[in-house]
Amino acid sequence: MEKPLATTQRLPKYLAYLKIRQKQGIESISTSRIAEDLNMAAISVRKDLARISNAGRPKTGYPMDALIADLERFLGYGNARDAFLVGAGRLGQALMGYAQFAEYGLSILAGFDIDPALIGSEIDGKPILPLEKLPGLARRMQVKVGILTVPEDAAQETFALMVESGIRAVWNFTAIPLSAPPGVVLQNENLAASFAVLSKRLAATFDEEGVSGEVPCGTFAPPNEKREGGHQS
Amino acid sequence: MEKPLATTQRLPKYLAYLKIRQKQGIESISTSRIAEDLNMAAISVRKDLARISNAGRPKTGYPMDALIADLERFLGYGNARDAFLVGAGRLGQALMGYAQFAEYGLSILAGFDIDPALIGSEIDGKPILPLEKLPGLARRMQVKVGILTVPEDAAQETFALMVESGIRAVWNFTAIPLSAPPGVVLQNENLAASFAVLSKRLAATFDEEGVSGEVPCGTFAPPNEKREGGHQS
DNA sequence: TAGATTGTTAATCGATTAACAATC
DNA sequence: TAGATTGTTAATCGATTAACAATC
Repeated sequence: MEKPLATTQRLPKYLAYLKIRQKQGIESISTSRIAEDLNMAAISVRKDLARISNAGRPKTGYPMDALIADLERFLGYGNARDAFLVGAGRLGQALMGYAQFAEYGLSILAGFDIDPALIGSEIDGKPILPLEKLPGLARRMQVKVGILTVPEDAAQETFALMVESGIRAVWNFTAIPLSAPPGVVLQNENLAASFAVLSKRLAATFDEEGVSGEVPCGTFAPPNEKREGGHQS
Repeated sequence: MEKPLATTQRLPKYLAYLKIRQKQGIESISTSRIAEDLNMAAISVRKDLARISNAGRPKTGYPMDALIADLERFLGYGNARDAFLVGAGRLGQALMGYAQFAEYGLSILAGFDIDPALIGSEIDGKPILPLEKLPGLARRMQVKVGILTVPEDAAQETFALMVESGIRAVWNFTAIPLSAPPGVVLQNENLAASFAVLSKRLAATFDEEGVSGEVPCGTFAPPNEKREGGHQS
């Protein structure tokens, strides 16, 4: 009786879109309009929203404010989530300064690092602290969300430290596939892997168009035509 | 007859994992081992790999090198993809300096921006150039992949410029839901939205544990219990 | 009332899992 | 040969789409 995961992934999209519309002063909106603008199937939007809100009214659609409120409540915003970031390198600093997060109820309170050159500095008013202060502060401030942006070789042990410190949800930006102990929510955000998907999609587009011209034939990889027919007994 | 999208999203994970194993000197590996380490269903890994490689051998599993080669070929690596990045702010700079990409065959050749303070500087040896040079360079160098990391209000027009410049695949890091014209591959990477999913999963964990103690009750949002039972005629 | 739009139940579709035969 | 592991076909499961009744 758990809700479909796929839906949960679409909801933030609706929310981002609705906030833009709200700024434009629009006060109510129909699922068909959302679907059109977001380039999605109307029935899909209708079902998703029916699931998390009952503010919809025939003929007029959803009141903007109520829909946004329901969406945020369902997604667990409102009680803004405080997070600690570990690994204040370039990516870490970029995330600490990412204004967008505030709109979604995420607030990075501080960054942690072991580099003395970074410790003591601030990003957007948020301090970078020595890593050894993480356990104490996380417990004292009841911070449950952690963002992991350390170098690969430190990923595993840093993750362990975060879990020991009472952090219950980790957003992992390293390429290391960590596995979460029971009770800990882990989300891997492998940017390089995401790019791979894009790359694959672009290649597929060329294939469809028959622009296959020069095949991406590697150096040695054999033709490798799977089940190329032949005859079988 | 298109392959399942879900599979494509798992493949980069295997690749990342296998490369780590390869560095450790492991020369062959079984699907059950991969599944165990990655905490996935064994049958699922078996089917995914069967789809893209025929190097598997009963009893011994897959030779490491062949499997990695097949994986990379399928994902369209090898012919490394050159990309331009537009919007060299904090996030843009972090991506330009993200070493991980190289391992996956992505190379960001240059960044573009309109800020005179940024133009002329370098990140990891990659120049930041004035935006007006994008169209000419993209065409001349045949760059087909673009990364969009501009502020929200510039997203739409910058996207249009990239498409006009001949870019065929755009990795969109802005929260603006762009829609792609035919022939252009668009991948939205809304970091704030990704966080939302994590946040939701953490909340769900608390629910399961019955630690609901203090409900995440916002300021005003009404109870809004959908189909709370009642009786129906 | 008439019409548009929601909410829900049923049908389709696709992906995951299971079972098993093939084979090194 | 015996045993482990692959590759493939069939069964299950879940999500998406379609159809339609409810209702403002």
